Amino acid sequence: MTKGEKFTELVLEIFKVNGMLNIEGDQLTSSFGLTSARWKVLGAIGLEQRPLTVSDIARLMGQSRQGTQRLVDAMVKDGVLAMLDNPNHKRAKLIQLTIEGQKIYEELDETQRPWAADCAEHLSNEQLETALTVLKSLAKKFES
Amino acid sequence: MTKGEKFTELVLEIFKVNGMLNIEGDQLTSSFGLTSARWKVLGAIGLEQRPLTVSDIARLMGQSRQGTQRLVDAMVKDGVLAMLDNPNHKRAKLIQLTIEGQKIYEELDETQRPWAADCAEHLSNEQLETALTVLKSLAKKFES
DNA sequence: TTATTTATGACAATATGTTGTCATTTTATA
DNA sequence: TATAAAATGACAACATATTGTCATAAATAA
Repeated sequence: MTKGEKFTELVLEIFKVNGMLNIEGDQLTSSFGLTSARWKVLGAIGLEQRPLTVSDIARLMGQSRQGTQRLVDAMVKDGVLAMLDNPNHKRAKLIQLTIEGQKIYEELDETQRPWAADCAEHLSNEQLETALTVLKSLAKKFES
Repeated sequence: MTKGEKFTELVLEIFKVNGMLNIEGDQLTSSFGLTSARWKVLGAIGLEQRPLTVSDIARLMGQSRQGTQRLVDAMVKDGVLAMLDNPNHKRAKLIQLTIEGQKIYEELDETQRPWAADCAEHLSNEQLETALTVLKSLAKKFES
């Protein structure tokens, strides 16, 4: 089997696991009134520890600006995110977590940690590292 | 960094690369009037080399039966797939490639092969193998 | 400074994908 | 065989995601 064929198999597996991870994420977050997609937005802001514009969040998530905008708008409406005036840009508001958003973010972190540990249990550090390297290499290749 | 944290990073990268691969697939297939999602359906049937039910295809793709049904219906309408009566089931038709579908499948295979080889170029066989192992292990963990 | 290019939000169209539900068919079980 | 359980297609509702377009704001270049 050539490397190209192996790669093709990897691609199909990425598609499959992506779907499964979204379902897992939906289950982990449902009791907080969130979804997998919205959790990612929360995580992007939470990780950066500072208010971000919608475009910033989209870039961090590797998704379209427009799709991210819709998620952010919905989350603002739901009260987990808030918009701040941006001194550097008249239209591009800064998005931050509300108190409730912060609380959910922290509680979800507590939920996610043991889940991730369980998922990683039967994988070695080297395996995880290699898989990550491969995916990052692909992301870099496709990002232009 | 714990294995769990490493795993979390891997998950985020899977999300990102999944989106990028869909965009790549859309570009590779657009001149054939297809999309990434429909190409996967074509590939599932093409690989099995025999007519499949919609449920079969959904299982192979690791996606919902209903979503797959919609793709198949659209592709039948577009003339790349055809439905056959199934001697084993009154309602579950067998889906097969039409002549045109077969032609597109083969031409796409020619397009995809050098693309995959190029993607895999800077990755070793061991890296690909390990990444595949990790993802398959996750798929297995989540599939129940 | 002025003109051009780029970035951004807003809105819409379309494709993709999951979940839920129902009726029907098939399969498994008692 | 008769009943219960599971599988399947059909249809709908909803969430997610990309692409396209437009007007405006910001950054860059001339």
